[in-house]
Amino acid sequence: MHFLDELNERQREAVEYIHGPLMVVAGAGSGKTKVLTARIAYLMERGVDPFHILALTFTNKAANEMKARIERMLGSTEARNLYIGTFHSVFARLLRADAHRLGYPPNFTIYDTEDSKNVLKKIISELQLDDKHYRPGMVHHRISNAKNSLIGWEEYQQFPEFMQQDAQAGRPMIGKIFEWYAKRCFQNGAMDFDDLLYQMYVLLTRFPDVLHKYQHKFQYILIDEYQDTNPAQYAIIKLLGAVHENICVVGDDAQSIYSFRGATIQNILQFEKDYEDVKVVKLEQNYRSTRNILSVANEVIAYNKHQLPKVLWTQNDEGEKIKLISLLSEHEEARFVADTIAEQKYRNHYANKDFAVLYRTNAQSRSFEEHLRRLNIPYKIYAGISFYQRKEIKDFLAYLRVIVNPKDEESLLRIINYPSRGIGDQTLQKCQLLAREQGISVWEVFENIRKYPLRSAAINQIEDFVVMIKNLQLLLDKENAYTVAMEAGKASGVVKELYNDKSVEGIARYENVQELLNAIKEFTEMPDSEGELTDKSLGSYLQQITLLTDADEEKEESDTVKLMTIHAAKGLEFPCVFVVGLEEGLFPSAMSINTREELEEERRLFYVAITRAKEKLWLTYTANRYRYGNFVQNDPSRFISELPPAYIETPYRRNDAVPYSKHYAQEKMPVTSAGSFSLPKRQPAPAVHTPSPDFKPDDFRLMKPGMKVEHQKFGYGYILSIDGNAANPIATIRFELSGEKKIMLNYARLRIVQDNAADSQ
DNA sequence: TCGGAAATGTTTTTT
DNA sequence: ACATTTCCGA
Repeated sequence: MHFLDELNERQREAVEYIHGPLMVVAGAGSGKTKVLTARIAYLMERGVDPFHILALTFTNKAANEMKARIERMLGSTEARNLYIGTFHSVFARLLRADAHRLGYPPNFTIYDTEDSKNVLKKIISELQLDDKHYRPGMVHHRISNAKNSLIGWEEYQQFPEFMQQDAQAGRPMIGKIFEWYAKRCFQNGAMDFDDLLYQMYVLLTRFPDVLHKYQHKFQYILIDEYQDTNPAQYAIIKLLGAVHENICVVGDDAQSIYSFRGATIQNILQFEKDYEDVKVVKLEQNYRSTRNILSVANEVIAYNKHQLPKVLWTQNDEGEKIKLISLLSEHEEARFVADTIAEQKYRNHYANKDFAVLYRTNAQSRSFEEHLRRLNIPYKIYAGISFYQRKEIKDFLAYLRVIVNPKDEESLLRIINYPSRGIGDQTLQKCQLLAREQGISVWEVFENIRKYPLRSAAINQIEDFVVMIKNLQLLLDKENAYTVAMEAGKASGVVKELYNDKSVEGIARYENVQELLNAIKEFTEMPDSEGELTDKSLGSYLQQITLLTDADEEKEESDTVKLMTIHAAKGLEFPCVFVVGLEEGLFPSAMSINTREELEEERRLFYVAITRAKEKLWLTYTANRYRYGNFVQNDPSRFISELPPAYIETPYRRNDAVPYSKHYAQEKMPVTSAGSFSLPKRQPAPAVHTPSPDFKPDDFRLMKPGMKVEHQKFGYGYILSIDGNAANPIATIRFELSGEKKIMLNYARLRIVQDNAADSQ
């Protein structure tokens, strides 16, 4: 069957309209990827050379999947020649070709967020500013936002609005830090994530011939997830597409969830006004979810004010109602989720991989891990930390970065004393000072280290180091990335150092580095694309991997329950979904309830979470939760009151529903809230003891054996003894109502009733 | 210079 | 609760 025959009318319209600007408003589950791939395949079938097609996606994973799908559709390897990837990776590749025109080396290093923050931290201290007041993360965010709006440091200092804002916030030096940061990165031959966009824009605007080259190369431009693009990306697309105007953007304003990264929903809301004769196609038929799930999603998102008008509908079954579950603690929540998964697997023959647990913050994963492990349910966490961000990997990569670009001071200082060579902080401080005084790089100081008055032991070590790096650099031209990397591992002593560490973590680190080496080997053995030889050099490799994220590394899909943030779940779908932690302050996040815009984005996030579910959806929230290591009480999320009652049920937990947890038997109290749906109230504590009206917990450090205390649940009791260490004292308390209990004092909330402690004075 | 212990901050989301 | 940073003594 031809791929066009698999499309509905709207989808087909979006595929076949290939000339002029097109906006496809693709609701959740409306077959967006299908349309994008079919469109590209269609273009190629009509004779458009893949070398002339540029497709920009949000993740590398999406790009690779699309490429593979197109190959299958066309039954050819032509798709290999498409320019397809994330904004960042495509622009990195383009910048590499012309970096010299901006004064950067072709092998420029790409700094990830951690690298950037380290550079900023150093600059803040060099400027003798207080890093508590100028927090590197905060400064980075501000600089990042500026660059994503195409504001360089000069403009930043010129525009009074920025400087005034900073001055009002009591941070007048951010402009200065920005300047130093930009200059330092340039000296280091490094671009950060934002530079890949910003410098691309500079390149295109400053060099008309470069602009001309790409305007004619990219005759057809497609952009996925357009709702999450930022002003810099917008401006670049506008430039690149100016000649042919064959721009197709695909997105869903209801799923715009990346404004914290500088994305602006305005790009998609305004697209119709940006070009003349914009064709708009709306994909409103949902193929993913049950009617109940979709109804809830539609009603929730209707609370947002600014939207492109559309209504999702489906021919799917009504499905089950959405379950809303109230629980006492995050512990209970995790147990409920694990138990329910076990039950659903048993009753309805679901596989592990049919389930996803979605949460607002990565920190929430822990309790689910514990309970899934307890029931022997295999799971996989998709956490923020990517393989390439692990310390041992970054250390090793720093060697490779220095070989390729010795000006990269960040990487150089990272490895100069790893493995330990007796080159300490004092020496390195002096070297940096020397470099700054003479306006040269630290590497150049190292190259002539004998000229400077330093400890002779350190001088010898640095000299050896320089010789080693230079020898490795000689390999660059003759050998591929893998060979260079292997030699670097040997010569530096890093591999030996890791091999000698026989601790559990040490072995894991060694294995990780071996895995890295394998990945590099794989890279060098990848087939070339037809028209051009792919660059197999180490420099080319390094520029790719910094842009890889966790989601991109997924090998074949394993049969595991998936745990991830809602952001990470964007674009995915699962038969059964748990959206957990629906509590005020957590979801919506306390950070995002100050403006309507922020709150609407949180609501879109909720919408994204709901629409991941195909068949069954559970929403959970708890009354108590750990935060910062102490219990806090939470109100149910305001989003819960926005749920349409007709599609929701709030079941009791029945005894026969969860025979899988060995802990269940101990549980006597019903853990879910009762009966018909209404705005959920906080769980009443089990009615063992009614706390006194003026109950207020006292500082646990005041507690001594012999005192009479009150506990909110257990009632009155006497402290018999206190053991454990000072940081985590454990008291044995005899309660009048519930007998002896061991209580961890720094978590428990206890009120001192009577201070007749035996040994107090 | 280096290692371990104490103190401190951190949690919103990520290319 | 955790990780990271800072402090301190050898």
